[in-house]
Amino acid sequence: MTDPSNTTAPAKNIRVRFAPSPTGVLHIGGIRTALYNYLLAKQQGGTFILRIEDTDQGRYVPGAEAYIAEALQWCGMIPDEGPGFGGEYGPYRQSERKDIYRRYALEMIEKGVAYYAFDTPEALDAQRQADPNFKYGAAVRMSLSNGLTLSKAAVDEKIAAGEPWVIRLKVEENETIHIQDLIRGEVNFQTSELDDKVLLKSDGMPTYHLANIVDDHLMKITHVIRGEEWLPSTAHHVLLYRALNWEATMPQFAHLPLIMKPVGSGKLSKRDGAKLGIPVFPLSWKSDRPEDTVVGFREYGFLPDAVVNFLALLGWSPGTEQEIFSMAELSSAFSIEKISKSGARFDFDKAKWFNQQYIMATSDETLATMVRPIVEAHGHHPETAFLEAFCGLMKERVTVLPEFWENGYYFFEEVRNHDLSGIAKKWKKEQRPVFDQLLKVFSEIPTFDAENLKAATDEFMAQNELKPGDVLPALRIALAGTMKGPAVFDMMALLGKTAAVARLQHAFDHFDQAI
RNA sequence: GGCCCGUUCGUCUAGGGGUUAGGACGCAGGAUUUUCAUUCCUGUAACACGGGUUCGAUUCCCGUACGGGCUACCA
Repeated sequence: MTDPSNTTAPAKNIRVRFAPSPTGVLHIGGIRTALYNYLLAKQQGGTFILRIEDTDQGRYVPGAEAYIAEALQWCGMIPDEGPGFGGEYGPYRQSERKDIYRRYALEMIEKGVAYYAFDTPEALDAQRQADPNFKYGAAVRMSLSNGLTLSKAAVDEKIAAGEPWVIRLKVEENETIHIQDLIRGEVNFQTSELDDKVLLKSDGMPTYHLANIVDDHLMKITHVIRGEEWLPSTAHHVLLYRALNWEATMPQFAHLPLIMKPVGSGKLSKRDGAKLGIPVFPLSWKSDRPEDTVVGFREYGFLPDAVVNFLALLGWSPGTEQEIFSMAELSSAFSIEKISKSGARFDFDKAKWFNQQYIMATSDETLATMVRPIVEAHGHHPETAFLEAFCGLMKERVTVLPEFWENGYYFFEEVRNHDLSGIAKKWKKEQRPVFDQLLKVFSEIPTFDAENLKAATDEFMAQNELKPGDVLPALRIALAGTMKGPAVFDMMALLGKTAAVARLQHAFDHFDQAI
């Protein structure tokens, strides 16, 4: 299972990175990308690195980086290196590495594989307006304002005068770039189709393309596992490795299929969660702007292991029929080759099924610690033993954590309203004395547990020629208000003699009135 | 528009030149259960289309269609 030849680069120490941009909340697709990186690293005894790609100061969102770190930790993916996680290859925030990128950009100018360009964004926009197919490349660069058309002296003069400039990659014509993608096989691009990408922006920050290549090289990244949206720019990245003479140690690429919207077409986006009332983010995020406020899987009541399990199988399959995997099992079964090529639609029903499976498999003790905050939020402070027993009775009947309360609140407070439809036909005034007798039987039971309760009730029913259907539904509605729920005698035992008998009595009075 | 990627049940997927095309979710029915849920059983439903290659193609190749991504001084 852990055969390294499985996933290439056998002898090397695997180093992978998850490199999100702190522009806001990170949705579940990002978490899956992180997961696949993490699984490969753990399987191979490698290193999982978190790198923050904050080179766009305009889109920086305070708190986003903390969100990312918290989300990874919640999912059980602790970076081995990263901002706040230590490591020998820092800093791990690109905004703190500006000088490094500038150095390499300048080096490329020296080598003649990159050049200064002075065209303003406005001028370029105008070009695109005029020609939607405009591309800053070999065909037009000799007619624009840049280091290729200006003399060295003119370039120096403009720079000295404080005129804004960028550095662009000089893409040669008529070459074919071959990429060996671990998931897709060989993918080819013609350089004639490629534009002269900006490497260093006029604000001194690198673009993604430059920063990503420089950092991956310096951080000794062996595998780049990222979303398919990066596939088209990979040709530029290969060119950059070449331009810097790093091609020999270039990482291997694996471009992941995208996660698609639950309904409609296109890739999953931020807005899809709010639109359908389902979480598509790991954690909740509060923003001043309501449209940026989102609910997370955690707050919706999912267990992290269930989310991880669900995500792992959304685009990857072990090739066996196993569905439930712990993180350790995932990392031993994982292989890049088994990642599928096509996009996977986000299926919330499946996510809920996984969560239900995980809740049922979790011990009552653990469940109690997770359910306690929910119950306390409603003003109740049950004893641990009670809460654990409650979780035991309810865990096969919930799919997300808040349902423990929603479906079982009546264990903590009085029934809010009784669903009389189930017993309306059965409840007859003349039967009331019979139920009062049963109540008396209950209150005389020495050990008020489910077993004794059942035995006593069976005996009572036999003596009075009653069938379970004559008695149990009324008890159930009286105790819980609903026909749904745990076994009647389990409910009574958990409630305890005093509470159970009192509740039955009051409910019977209510039945007499209401029916 | 151009470039790139993809296409097996409604969804997630296994498989792979000769299979009754397997599993899971969902849905439907049944068994168990005083109820609900769980559990178990059964059913439902798929190889996008057209050409090749081949004795044989869902599987390989080429087209077409459809879907997706990219096409910024965003990542």
